[in-house]
Amino acid sequence: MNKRSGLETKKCILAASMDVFSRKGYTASSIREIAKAAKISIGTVYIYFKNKEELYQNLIENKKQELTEKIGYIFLEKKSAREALKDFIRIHLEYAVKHKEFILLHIREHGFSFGIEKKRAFFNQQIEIIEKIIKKGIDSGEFRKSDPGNTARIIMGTIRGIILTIALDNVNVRPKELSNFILCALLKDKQVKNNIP
Amino acid sequence: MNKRSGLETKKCILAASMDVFSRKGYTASSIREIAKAAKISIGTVYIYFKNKEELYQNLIENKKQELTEKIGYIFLEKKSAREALKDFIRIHLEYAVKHKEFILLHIREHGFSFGIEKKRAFFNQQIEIIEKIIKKGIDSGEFRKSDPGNTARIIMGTIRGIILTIALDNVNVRPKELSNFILCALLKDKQVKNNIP
Amino acid sequence: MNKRSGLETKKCILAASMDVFSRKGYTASSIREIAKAAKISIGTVYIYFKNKEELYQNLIENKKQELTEKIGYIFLEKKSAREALKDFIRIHLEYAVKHKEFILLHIREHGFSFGIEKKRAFFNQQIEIIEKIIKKGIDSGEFRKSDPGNTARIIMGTIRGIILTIALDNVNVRPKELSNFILCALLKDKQVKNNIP
Amino acid sequence: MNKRSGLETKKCILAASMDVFSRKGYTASSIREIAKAAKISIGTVYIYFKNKEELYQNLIENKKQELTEKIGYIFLEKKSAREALKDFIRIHLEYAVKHKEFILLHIREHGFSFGIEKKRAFFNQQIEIIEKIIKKGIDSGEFRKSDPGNTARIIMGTIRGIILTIALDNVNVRPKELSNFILCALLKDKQVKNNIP
DNA sequence: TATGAATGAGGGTTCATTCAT
DNA sequence: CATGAATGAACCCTCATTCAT
Repeated sequence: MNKRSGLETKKCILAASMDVFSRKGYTASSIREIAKAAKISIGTVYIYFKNKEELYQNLIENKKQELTEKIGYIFLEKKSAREALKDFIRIHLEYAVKHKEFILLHIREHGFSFGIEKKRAFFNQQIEIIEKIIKKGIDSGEFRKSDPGNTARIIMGTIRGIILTIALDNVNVRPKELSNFILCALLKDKQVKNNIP
Repeated sequence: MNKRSGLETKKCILAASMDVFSRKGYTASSIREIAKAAKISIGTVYIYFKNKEELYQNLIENKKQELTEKIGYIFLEKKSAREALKDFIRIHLEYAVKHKEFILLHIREHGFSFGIEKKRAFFNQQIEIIEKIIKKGIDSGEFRKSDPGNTARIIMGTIRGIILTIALDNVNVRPKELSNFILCALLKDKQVKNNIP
Repeated sequence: MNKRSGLETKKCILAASMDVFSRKGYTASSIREIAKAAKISIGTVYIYFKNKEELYQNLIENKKQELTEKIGYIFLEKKSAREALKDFIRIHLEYAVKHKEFILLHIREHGFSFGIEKKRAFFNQQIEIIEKIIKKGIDSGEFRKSDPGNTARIIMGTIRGIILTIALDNVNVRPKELSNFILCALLKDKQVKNNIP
Repeated sequence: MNKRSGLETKKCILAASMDVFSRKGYTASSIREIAKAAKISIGTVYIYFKNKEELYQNLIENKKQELTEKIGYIFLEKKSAREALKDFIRIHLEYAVKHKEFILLHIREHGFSFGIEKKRAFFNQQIEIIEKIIKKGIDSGEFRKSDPGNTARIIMGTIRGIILTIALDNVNVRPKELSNFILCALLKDKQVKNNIP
């Protein structure tokens, strides 16, 4: 019966459950296993979280906020659309590399009964950010004309796919490579650095 | 207790399990539910499949073959790289629309203990096909110069992401839109039809 | 895995659960123990009963019907109120002796969240039967005048109390003794056989 | 963390546990809930009571003493058997109305593994008191001749049943009604006030 | 081939109890 | 005295799997 502060134990549970959940998925993870990974007893988990679902939700919410904040801060002051898009892509990819576990969990349990609406909302919000960047680029003459909504959805899809590749297959894709590819498709003049290394 | 031929019953189980598995994922699906959906008894499932895992594997294998065959047939005789790529994208997207269920299942259980190697192999094989197309395009002067391996991985990632979007969020992305976007990034001269509707 | 008919197993579970429930009460009884007493596995219990509560309810319902039927049949054709009351008391007491277990269970879990309304209804129905008998007795001049409702409630209470005594303390009270006592209180002329043995 | 005297806290726990126990029964009541009702922490309960069982026993003992004392005081100096019996009935019924909770608890957990002997002893002691009253009544010529042991048991059973009715069904039975009924059965001459209101 | 009764390990969750603070 | 974090056994229930019919 190690006496620790409540907060410490809670963090410990969250870390352990992130590990277990993302390896096995929600249903296949057991509270028993999470408790073991956190080196506490089963009962203790239930002191900090009402039940399995709440533990899971808590986990998701925590991580999502982290990313949302990062994205939010950086954009408004950017000068060119091109630079903004580059940053957007970089942040998402860096986050994915850093939080492979979470990404896996997030994708895997998308479509899971609870919390799906929130997930979709997050995704749509990201698309809107891209849309704004594209509009700005078209207005400033940097980008070719195109339907910003459609294009934004395709770009977000692309980012999602690359993140999936990173998380699932442990392949490293550098942000610059992806930026170059996408900018190739967007820029009026092909003044991108050639993406041959 | 409808008398059917063995094959019929087996197909019936496979169809039912596709339905249940893709709605709930592997772990959360129960043999009881699958049997009910197939309108047979639990015991009968075990006549045709050794256990739950084998049933699942069988399902995956079935569907994967379908796609592989479609992709395989069409390529070799294509003329331009541009057309080949368009077809490749179209076939994947059409397949995704038609088999949302399977896609979901596939992604969800990626990383699931068994069968992961096969999944990765399939994916890499698709990347190789794209790589060949890109090389051909560069050689023929259609495409800009780039590292074919990297670019192929990015394109496959993009396709994967769009498929994910289609399957998860029920959004419709037309193959032509995606082709245009990708070709924009690849073609030497921006001679793509503008992707504004 | 003894193969029996479903009905047999169900009866076996009901018998075992009657035993366990009435010894320990609802909450303190565990499905494990009931299964053990019935010499079957835990899972089997859940084939026949949706859950613990349903098993309990089923038990109660079964036994109550038995008694209700016995009481119902015998009354209408009776001649004197005195004989009717004697029979009523005898049937209740005989039933109590035979089903001590059930009586215990019934009383113990009275006030338990579920099923209370049904229990009260049964009880009130019994009171009404006594009331009718008393009215008949007063009309025919057998019984002294009194408020039939009040008296019926007291008599039913008395029966209940004696049954409780039988069930809880394993004391034998012969129906004739109780009848004599009650008739003493009801009859106009003290023409009861003296209740000294 | 209100500072109170130890005694105060103990009383508070007893009151809370009476409330909870009699609503839910022994097994279904949790220390957590009792602590909450007493507005103290779980640990504190264990300062005053060794464990759940001891808390329960303590409660029972407390209440039983109250009643025993009341019964004890009043009897010896009574004049007629008739008055004595009336008082006995009145005191029991008044006590029942006042302590429905306790009655419920007492009945419900009768047969519970521990404490049953004490309960039976109390009951038998009450029967003995009635027996003495009846003997006195027969000797003095007030009561008809009967077997005092049997009759006492029946009367005690009757009282118990009425108390049960009061506690379980929230029905009000006035002591006088019950006294009248019982005296009707006992008195030589039917010189009881007619129990029609 | 098809059934469905039977099994028991393992899931989520609760709860009496302990003890360092 | 009082707290509340920690424990783990035991609860109800589900499920993959087996097998006599």
